[in-house]
Amino acid sequence: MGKITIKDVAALAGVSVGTVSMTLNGSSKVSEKTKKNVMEIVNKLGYRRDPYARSLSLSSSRSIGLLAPGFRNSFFGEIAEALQVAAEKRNNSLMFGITNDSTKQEAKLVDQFLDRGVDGLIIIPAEDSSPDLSHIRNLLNMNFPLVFLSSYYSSLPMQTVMSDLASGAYELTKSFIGAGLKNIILISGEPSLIPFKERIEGFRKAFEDSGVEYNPDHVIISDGMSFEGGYAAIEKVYDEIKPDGILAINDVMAMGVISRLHSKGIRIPEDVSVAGYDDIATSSIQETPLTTVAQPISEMCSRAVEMLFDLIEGREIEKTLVKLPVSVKYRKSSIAKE
Amino acid sequence: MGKITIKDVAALAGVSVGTVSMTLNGSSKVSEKTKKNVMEIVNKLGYRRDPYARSLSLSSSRSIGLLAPGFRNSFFGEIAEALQVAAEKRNNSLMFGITNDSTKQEAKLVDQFLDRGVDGLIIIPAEDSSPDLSHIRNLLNMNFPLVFLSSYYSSLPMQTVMSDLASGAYELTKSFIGAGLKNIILISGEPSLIPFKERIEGFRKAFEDSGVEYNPDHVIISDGMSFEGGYAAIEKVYDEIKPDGILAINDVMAMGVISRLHSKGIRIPEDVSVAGYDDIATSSIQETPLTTVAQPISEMCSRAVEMLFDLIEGREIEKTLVKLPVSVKYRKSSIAKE
DNA sequence: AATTACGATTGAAACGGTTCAAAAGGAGAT
DNA sequence: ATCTCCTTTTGAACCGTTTCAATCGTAATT
Repeated sequence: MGKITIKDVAALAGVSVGTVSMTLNGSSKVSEKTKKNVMEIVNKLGYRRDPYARSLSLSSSRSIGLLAPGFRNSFFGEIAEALQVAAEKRNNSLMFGITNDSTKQEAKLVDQFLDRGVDGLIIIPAEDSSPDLSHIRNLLNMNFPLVFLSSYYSSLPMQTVMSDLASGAYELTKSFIGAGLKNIILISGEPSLIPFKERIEGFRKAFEDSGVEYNPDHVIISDGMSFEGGYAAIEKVYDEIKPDGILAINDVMAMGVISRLHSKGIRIPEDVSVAGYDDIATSSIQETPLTTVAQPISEMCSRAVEMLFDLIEGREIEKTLVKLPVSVKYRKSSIAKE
Repeated sequence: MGKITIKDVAALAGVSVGTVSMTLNGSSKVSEKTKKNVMEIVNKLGYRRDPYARSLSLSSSRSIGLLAPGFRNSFFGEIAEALQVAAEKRNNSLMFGITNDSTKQEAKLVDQFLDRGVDGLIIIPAEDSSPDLSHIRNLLNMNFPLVFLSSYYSSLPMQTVMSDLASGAYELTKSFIGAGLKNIILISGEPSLIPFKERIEGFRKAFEDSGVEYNPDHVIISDGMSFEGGYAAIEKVYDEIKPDGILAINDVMAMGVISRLHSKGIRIPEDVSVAGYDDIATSSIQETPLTTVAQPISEMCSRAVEMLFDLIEGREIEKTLVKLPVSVKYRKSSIAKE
């Protein structure tokens, strides 16, 4: 037995395919009686409209794509969840791809997603120190609906929803200074990339505003933004600098820092205050709960989806860069409070 | 300027649309010269085939759906990554939906995904204590390609790839007993659900095989499988039972346990040995690295995708239940070793 | 009874590809 | 020059919807 099509339904219901289609789309021009009749047949046959034929007619797949560095860091997992919720409100589905922080892989996925017919794309930029962005330029040229989330590529026009990374770093640093810490370091990544640049800037400004001398050597550039990166950074600089305050660029990295300090027998926060960034789910539930900066994930995601649909549906967007406020969470890993 | 279609390409190249189509599909019946000519025009125009039209013709979207409880627990994030890799090898994309451990939500997403035309579905069953599974029955009736991952619904025929949960719990428990621990508890969920049932069974059997009396009251049924669940379970039973060994059903929960013990001033592992399950990324990098059971995520995922494509492409599948071996990771949160 | 008005229904074009039987073209043999 | 045989190419049918101008039916109006 072949596939059940709208024709079968129409034949059995004794109406035209147009009528069936309109019924299914809830058009008001079909009489109630006919609707009821048609729906009965639809249910009896277990008919479902063919999504491909539909998409072809409507030229929309009602699905959008998400490109993220990966989901091992649950920060991105939380973003994925929030995006899915926002997409579902608009009856859209989400496809996802993992870039592993490589713009090359990102380009490949963009291509794949275009071939799948997604209506728009949300991209969390890869933290790639030598990015090749031709694929993004392409998308912009063809005016493809695209919004960056959480960061953007500094060399390209942005349609971005992110949080105010600098201000989080600023407030955190100020509280560390205010708590009397004298030797604070920031473990960061390649300063040409926005997320690092912003945080470094917040860090610097906190010193400036506090009237304390800023030592650029206290910004440690680590290459991996992972646990291992944090671990290795401590390995490299601890004995030399003997910091009493350590700000890691994200929570996973901070966990690496804590783990290494712990194994060196250094007490947290008595000897060293540590803070992370992102407030991932596990940060608050660690043995030593982590002082960190919470990003407003769910609002970021709903704004991003909103902006994306503005683009998809051809509306003007008012602001191309939306920066939402963050909030610092003071926990036991630091003596700083506010 | 309208959309560029295959007709435009054909016209400019001076050939028929059939030829262009065959060229793009790499058919061997088109002469090299023509191919070259056509490709030139394609590139010049920046033509891309319309995915909707293609899907309609081919009746395949080259995309599959993943239904998972959520991505806050990075165990599922790691699964998503691994699945994406496996899907990409077959040039497929992945859509995802989040069930929040509710079969009702799962049903809704199944419906949505069918409407999107996914070719098949990978479902990580929701840990829902009163599941409504009619949507799954539907899928099975219509013979829709479907495989369960990580667990299955006990009341339904399974096409499942999972790990041998019981054996992990068994080995872990045995090592706890072997280390001389006398008062071991297991914090689990609703025993009617497969993942809990299996682990409880492994737990029980370890006592049996060790000739130590098994106390069913030492299986604590917690309602949330989250951090809070672990935290609350300790709150509830610690003072009464005073366990010296605690097995949590997953790592996140174990972190909740550790956090609560820590705040009570109880030392790990000196006073209490703790173990989790899953070996999520953060488990090894905690302040006190967690003894846990690693599931072979990447193999599970590639097997699941393999099985799914067997179903999609109409091949017979040999085994409906694949159980892969796990490996216990002994770390500092327990005195147990092997 | 004829006309009008309007809501309900029809039917065919359009969406943009793929596929394949049939036609065309070209080379080699007679 | 004609015939065969093979390789290329063509063109139309098809995939299953949506949409909308045109038509139909019915009831109200004159």
